[in-house]
Amino acid sequence: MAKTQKQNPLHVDISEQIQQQIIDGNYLPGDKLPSERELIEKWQVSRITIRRAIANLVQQGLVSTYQGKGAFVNQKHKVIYTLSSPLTFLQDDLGSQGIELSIQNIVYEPVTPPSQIRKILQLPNNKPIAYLQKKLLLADNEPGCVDITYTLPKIGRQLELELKQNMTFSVLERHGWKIDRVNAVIECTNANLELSEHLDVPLGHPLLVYRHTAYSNNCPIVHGESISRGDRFCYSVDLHS
Amino acid sequence: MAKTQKQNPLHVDISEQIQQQIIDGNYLPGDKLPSERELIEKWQVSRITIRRAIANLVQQGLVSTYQGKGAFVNQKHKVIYTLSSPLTFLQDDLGSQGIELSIQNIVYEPVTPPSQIRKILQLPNNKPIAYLQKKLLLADNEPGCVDITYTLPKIGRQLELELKQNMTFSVLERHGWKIDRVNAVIECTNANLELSEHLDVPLGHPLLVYRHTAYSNNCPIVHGESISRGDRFCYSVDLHS
DNA sequence: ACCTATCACTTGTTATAACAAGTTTGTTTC
DNA sequence: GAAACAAACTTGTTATAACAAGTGATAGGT
Repeated sequence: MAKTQKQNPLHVDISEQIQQQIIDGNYLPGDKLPSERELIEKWQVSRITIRRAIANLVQQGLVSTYQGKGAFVNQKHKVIYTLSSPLTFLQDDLGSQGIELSIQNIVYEPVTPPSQIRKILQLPNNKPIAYLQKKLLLADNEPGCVDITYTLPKIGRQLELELKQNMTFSVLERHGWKIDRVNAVIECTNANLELSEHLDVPLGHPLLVYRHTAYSNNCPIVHGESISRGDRFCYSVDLHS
Repeated sequence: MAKTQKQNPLHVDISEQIQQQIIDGNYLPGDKLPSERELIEKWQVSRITIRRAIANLVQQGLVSTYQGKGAFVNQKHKVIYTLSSPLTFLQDDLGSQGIELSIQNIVYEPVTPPSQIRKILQLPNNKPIAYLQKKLLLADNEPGCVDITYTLPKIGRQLELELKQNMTFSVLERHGWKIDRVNAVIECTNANLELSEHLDVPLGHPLLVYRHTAYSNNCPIVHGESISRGDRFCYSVDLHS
């Protein structure tokens, strides 16, 4: 039999079987899986094996566990960030999907940025200052994205109050900083301890990183990273010839 | 002390400390971490705790473990996919980064696609056939991406031999199918068992999904997903106003 | 010189056990 | 009835133990 020749570990067999039950609709999004005790009874294995099986499902993003409550099947649909040109603004973009965006400032201060950032922003070597902002973006009051930006000092000094409460690009455009080009990279990471606490996800949770540099009059004015929960967000892009 | 008030589990303290040592350069990419036995000795904890600590690092993508050998610090640099318009072709794109691309066909057959795909490709309801192709893309002979595409039957029938050995878009353009628009979504998933075997990664490993629909003369001709290892690939995009 | 068997080392899997910590529910008390 | 407490659940953390399985080096035989 081709199925069993592979000799999977027990915990993989079990998680695969539970996954199949989820796919079959035996457990719907939001449903609670049987407790560890019940699964131990059903499969006649030790707790460590059942826990590993459930950990497999958690790692695949299919279920989440909550201490004292149980393991629950996750919802699937994601929020879409649209990458268009001209730039749409996140508020409007999410608003059209019926999602309310709020912003919580974490850090706003002038710093001497790491050399990498200094080079990107073309900061002078004798006085390499930029404004570092970390903010938490909440979609429908749930933490979804940590935004870390380095802004040129003249801008950061002037627009502090507004930047603390609004999305960076919309503030800039409102004050006459026309952004004519954004260069971005989208990649995948995993939550370290700090991010896992901000975004309320387990350590190692997959995250989407949107690392961008914005140019005004061909000069870089902002560089930043938007780090979103990979299970709740995605990016949409349209390419024309 | 704000540092210890949080009361992290032991395994988190240990993985954080090891991570710091990696950041500090005590362990360089490619280096082997001390064995479990040595770490147990050093930290005076049980094996289960050390294993959990290392699992944390694996989940964060910092190290990889190999049975019989040990745990090794990962390299970091990623291969960049450029999303530009007009479309560049993956071979050229990767070639300019000094990476050799090869293709391994897994599946090529006509199928009745799921309703979702039928709708996207605007297939007729009475005879909803499309060609399903699954291929494995190897970058420098290492599996990096699984490409799953559904192609209109007239194209799939005609270009089978070429599509089995080349990237979809370059074959299409070579045969006069001018692609004037690609609509795409980039998101994050985690490897299920099938993908983990194709891509040679552990179950739950973070993956980048590029789900796209290509249009020629305003008609959809191809829909597909490119599922890449999140630790080795990223997407680059340029937005102009 | 080459092949092979063995051994010592590595990580992987699984069992049993105990306690910690968060949640729910029921019961008691006011 | 409402608040307070306790019991019974849940998952989380950690220890000890044993064996499986993959790797590499060494010793021995051909």
